[in-house]
Amino acid sequence: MYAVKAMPRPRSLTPAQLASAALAVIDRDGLSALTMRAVAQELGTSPMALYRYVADRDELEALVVEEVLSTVDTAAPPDESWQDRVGVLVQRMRVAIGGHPAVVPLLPVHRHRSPTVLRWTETVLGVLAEAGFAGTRRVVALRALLAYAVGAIQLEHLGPLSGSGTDAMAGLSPAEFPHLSATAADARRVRPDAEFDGGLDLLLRGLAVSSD
Amino acid sequence: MYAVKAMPRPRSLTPAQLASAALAVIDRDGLSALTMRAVAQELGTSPMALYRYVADRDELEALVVEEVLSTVDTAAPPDESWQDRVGVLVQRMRVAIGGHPAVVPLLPVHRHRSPTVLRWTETVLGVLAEAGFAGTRRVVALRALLAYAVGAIQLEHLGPLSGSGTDAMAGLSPAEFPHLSATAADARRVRPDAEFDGGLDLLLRGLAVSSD
DNA sequence: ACCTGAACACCGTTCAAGT
DNA sequence: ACCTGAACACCGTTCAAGT
Repeated sequence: MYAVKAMPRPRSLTPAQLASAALAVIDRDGLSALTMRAVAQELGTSPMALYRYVADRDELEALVVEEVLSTVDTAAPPDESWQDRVGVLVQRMRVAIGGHPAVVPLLPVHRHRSPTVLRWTETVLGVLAEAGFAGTRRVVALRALLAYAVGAIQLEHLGPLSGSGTDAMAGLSPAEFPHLSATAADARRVRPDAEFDGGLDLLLRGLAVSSD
Repeated sequence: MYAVKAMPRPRSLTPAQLASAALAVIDRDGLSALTMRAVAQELGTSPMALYRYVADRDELEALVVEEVLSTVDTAAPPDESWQDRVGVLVQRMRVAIGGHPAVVPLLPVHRHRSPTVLRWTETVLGVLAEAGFAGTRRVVALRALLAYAVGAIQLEHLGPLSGSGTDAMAGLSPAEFPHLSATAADARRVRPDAEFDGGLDLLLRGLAVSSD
């Protein structure tokens, strides 16, 4: 028999546990409650134990982002038109994020590191390619879709919800802001889903026209 | 003569000085360097002196955001088509923010409290109204433009610049991500301005089609 | 090898005191 | 009235020590 190597003490946690504990903290107490100490407490260990699994707080945040995004189905949907297929892909992303609104501010920062985002982007590009988009036009189309998705999701979740937004809108003097105060009334009647769909539809129409 | 009231000690600072000192800190050392202590040092006072002018750090951030946005000309531009006029208004916003990329993460959070954003929105709505948009269609058009602007500006400034983004894209296996690796090469040749303009143009085309 | 506890260098903010 | 300095309750992270 060969000499038995010193048995490494088994890890007591997995990155997946880290991610879901951190997400639980955020969902329950908000993004500002996400601290190394809070996540450690959630897992019943000491704060420093986390550093066996992540290099720093930044990496913990990236883990949370991927935890949320990993639920997105990145397979190409079966719909007939390419507009519908792109629309479904964007909607899947929106729905996944909508379940955890408090993580929204983390998304722009950590989007790059997410394997799910890479696969999602690959699928979107495939649909666009089939639809005849190539070269610069495809780059512009992709970035426009991403920009709209990122922006619309943020507007939806860091928007009027924060409270002071709607208040400021409601207290506008119709004399100084005629269009704005008129639109504020209309805006209250538009459901977030319809707003998101409507904007996405505008962009998809623009893409369709540009491909003529 | 009446009894002379106790002369209030004159304030040594103005909110404008606070705002520009805070912006100077951010521009020089980045957003993470924005602390009450750093701004106080920039102004040559004690940290607690700032609390005479702002209630808390949040209000300081709002001041910085407005400092950046206040340079935006919110008057309706003279261009002929409504598409061009909306386009110019969005571009003005982008240019103002582009001068201070480090404040980008603050914008979604404090956008609501900015008087400049209110005036800008009023102007955009006016152009849309002239173009025949009303009711729900106008709400959707405005929110779509805002979403695109917010998202595209963030993608531009927290995008590949952060480093790890382009690295991740460059190291993709063409086998697993054929479209993505092909597009990554194309993407490097598209200038940020052209990308932003192109996406905005897609949205404006969509708006034009929807108004038929 | 993995985990812990104390400690360091920061934060924002409260409070009592100075002029 | 306005400003200051010390102090409090937090952070993320380093380090030396335990098992």
